[in-house]
Amino acid sequence: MPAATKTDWGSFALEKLQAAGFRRGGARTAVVEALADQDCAISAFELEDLLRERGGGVARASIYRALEQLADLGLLKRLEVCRGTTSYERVEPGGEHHHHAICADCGKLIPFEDNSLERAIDKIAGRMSFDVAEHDVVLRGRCEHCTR
Amino acid sequence: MPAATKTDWGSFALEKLQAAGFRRGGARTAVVEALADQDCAISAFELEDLLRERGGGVARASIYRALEQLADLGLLKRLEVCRGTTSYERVEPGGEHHHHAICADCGKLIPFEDNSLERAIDKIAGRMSFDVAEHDVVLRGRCEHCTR
DNA sequence: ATGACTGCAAAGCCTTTGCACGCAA
DNA sequence: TTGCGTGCAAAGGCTTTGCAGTCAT
Repeated sequence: MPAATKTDWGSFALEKLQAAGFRRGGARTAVVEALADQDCAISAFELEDLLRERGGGVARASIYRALEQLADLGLLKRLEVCRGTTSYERVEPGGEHHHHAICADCGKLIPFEDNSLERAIDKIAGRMSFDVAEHDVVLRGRCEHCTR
Repeated sequence: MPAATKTDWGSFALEKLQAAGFRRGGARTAVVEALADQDCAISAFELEDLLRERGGGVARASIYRALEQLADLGLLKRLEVCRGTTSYERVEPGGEHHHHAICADCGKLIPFEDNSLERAIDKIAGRMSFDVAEHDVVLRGRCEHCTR
């Protein structure tokens, strides 16, 4: 039931923001609500567009500030999709997560998950003298559509 | 014998550049030679510094141009280490490659390789309707030194 | 009332582009 | 000689910062 997960993230994020001492400003709340609706990573630019379409436009600076705060609290994860632009994706409270295949032609993001991949990474993390907090896996190539 | 591999990459790159119709300019050659000496990924900024120290300073634009050409020919791989800066790493002709753990505190890059990780990724690639050309795995956290 | 939040504009940072000169072929 | 390669400076694109007005608490 993905809808429930999304709602969960939104309220979870707002609670965590409040617990961290943030007030409930309109711009940040709008950013949280927009992010709660996304299925995959979104860039600051796309988010700005989305918020403008929704009516309550939010200043670019406020968007970046909110994204940074959310990322710092561990509520968002950064992901470089196109060269030079960062996209942001929800971090689910439960820890479930996916990785991405990115089409070099059209930029499409295709999410995937795989248990044996996670196990392999956990094993590596376990034997390294490095405190692994998170991991990214990105596949690059061409999507089904662009291959033809 | 890492030294041999490095030398190999340098001549391999120069040959491939020539085969692609590029002339043998001084700036690009200096970039290739500097990259041949690196043990891990390096940013354009670090490369500029390195080349300046070596005496034959190379213009920033020429560095970026060379890096782009090398990456387009598949001789370099791009890697985002710090937020907002791209680093470049040799792609070995033999296909052997490693991944990276990146310390969030000091930025240190720790390379690692793992067969079961590669196998897991190959299996995923095999069953996706996506033409996977390459993959990145990045572990983020704190290095041994910064944990203490 | 106080200080956080926001919007706007300006500044920053990395990277790319335009252009004229120099060098490889 | 031709036109690719290079350096310099300017422009670009994304992101961050400064500041003054506004709003949550």
